[in-house]
Amino acid sequence: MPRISDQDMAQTRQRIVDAASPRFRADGIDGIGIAALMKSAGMTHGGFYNHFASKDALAVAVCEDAFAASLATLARTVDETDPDRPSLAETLTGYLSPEHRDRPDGGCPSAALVSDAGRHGPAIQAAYARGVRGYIEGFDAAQQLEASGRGEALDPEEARRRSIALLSEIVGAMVLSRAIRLVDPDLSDEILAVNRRRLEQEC
Amino acid sequence: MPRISDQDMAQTRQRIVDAASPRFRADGIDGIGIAALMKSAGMTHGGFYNHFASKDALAVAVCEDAFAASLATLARTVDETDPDRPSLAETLTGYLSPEHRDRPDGGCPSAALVSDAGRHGPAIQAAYARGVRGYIEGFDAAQQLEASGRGEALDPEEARRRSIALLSEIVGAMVLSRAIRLVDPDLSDEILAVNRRRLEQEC
DNA sequence: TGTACATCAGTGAACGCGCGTTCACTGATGTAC
DNA sequence: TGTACATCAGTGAACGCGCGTTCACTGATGTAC
Repeated sequence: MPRISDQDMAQTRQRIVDAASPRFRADGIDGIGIAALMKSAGMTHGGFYNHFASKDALAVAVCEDAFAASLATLARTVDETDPDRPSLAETLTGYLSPEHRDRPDGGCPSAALVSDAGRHGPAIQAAYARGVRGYIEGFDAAQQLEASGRGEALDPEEARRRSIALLSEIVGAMVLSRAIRLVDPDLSDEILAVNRRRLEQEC
Repeated sequence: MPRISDQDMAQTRQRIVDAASPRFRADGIDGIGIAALMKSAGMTHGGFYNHFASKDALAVAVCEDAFAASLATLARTVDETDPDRPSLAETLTGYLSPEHRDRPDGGCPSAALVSDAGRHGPAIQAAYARGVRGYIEGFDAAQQLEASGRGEALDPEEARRRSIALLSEIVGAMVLSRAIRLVDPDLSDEILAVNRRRLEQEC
């Protein structure tokens, strides 16, 4: 097990991140302990500190990793080489699906970690903020591409305002629908449906 | 201290709720323990169980209490006896103020407890869901009153859709702006400002 | 009115438990000769 | 090529701590006579 190459070290580190990422998103950063996390990564807890200085440092890595994956999906809307590239509206209505609501562990970290970011230290909050800025830039880029595809000019400030409003709306709809899904599934569905409808009409 | 009237019992219970309510909203239900809570209510921790069956039961009481206060403020928008009654737009832009963002302990439980509701038991989630339905009904009532004030008819289904979208937007904007306020205060302010502007144009 | 007693809200020690983190140890591997 | 040694990722017991909850106890108060 010891005296291992940099590559193997990086792989083990990634295994820990991969184990933590869904659990942090589903149950919160405080929702699972190091010991349980390391066990689900196939190790004992002591080795954790060979890879991370603290649980907070892991949370930062998870945040970055989860946002990177999420932003890669968003980047498909501006992939001009892809003839089947989804529209921004399609991406956002997919975001507001019951499937996404029911799987926070694999879903958008903006929604899953929004309260954790506010309640944890500045390192976690900074990683979260980078992700949020990435989302806004992604929405900006998608809007600009679609506007130019229609031969229209889009004011960058107006695009940015729309990006921020869109993000607020989808994150709010997602966290609200998740918050009540077990006790009021009808309203939970309705929150998603109303906001999907709104996006389809607006985008 | 003992052999106390029902009224005194109710007062003590309320003192516990009053101590817990801001702490739960600021730091989450798991963010403060029974001992610290009881100490800040001026008692020792053992007496807690004379008033609540469990910490979850307290969380339900806090949720109901905080939503009741919040909905009472919202009800001012439909108080026809008040000549200075605020418009729905005024109430919502007040909601999206930096002051409200910076004081989650005294603010809207929809935003402050949204992740806690999803991650705790059904009793808490049910109390939260009742609060959310209260908000939607309050927005409905305010929209109907303002429409009739303009001599317009408002389709109840359309009003409900707007209420749900408004709630999603203000909750999303608030939790996002809170999540990043310490590390990116400019973007945090901008998120609030963009959504305020949007509400002013729409309402 | 005065006295004996029952009540029970509040006290504070104690319960078992899981947390994040530390650390002496292990043993497979890379390196030096 | 073979051998001795250094390295260090991973192990697992242990650290102090705070958690939610329990419980024997206390003493001020209401009630019965």
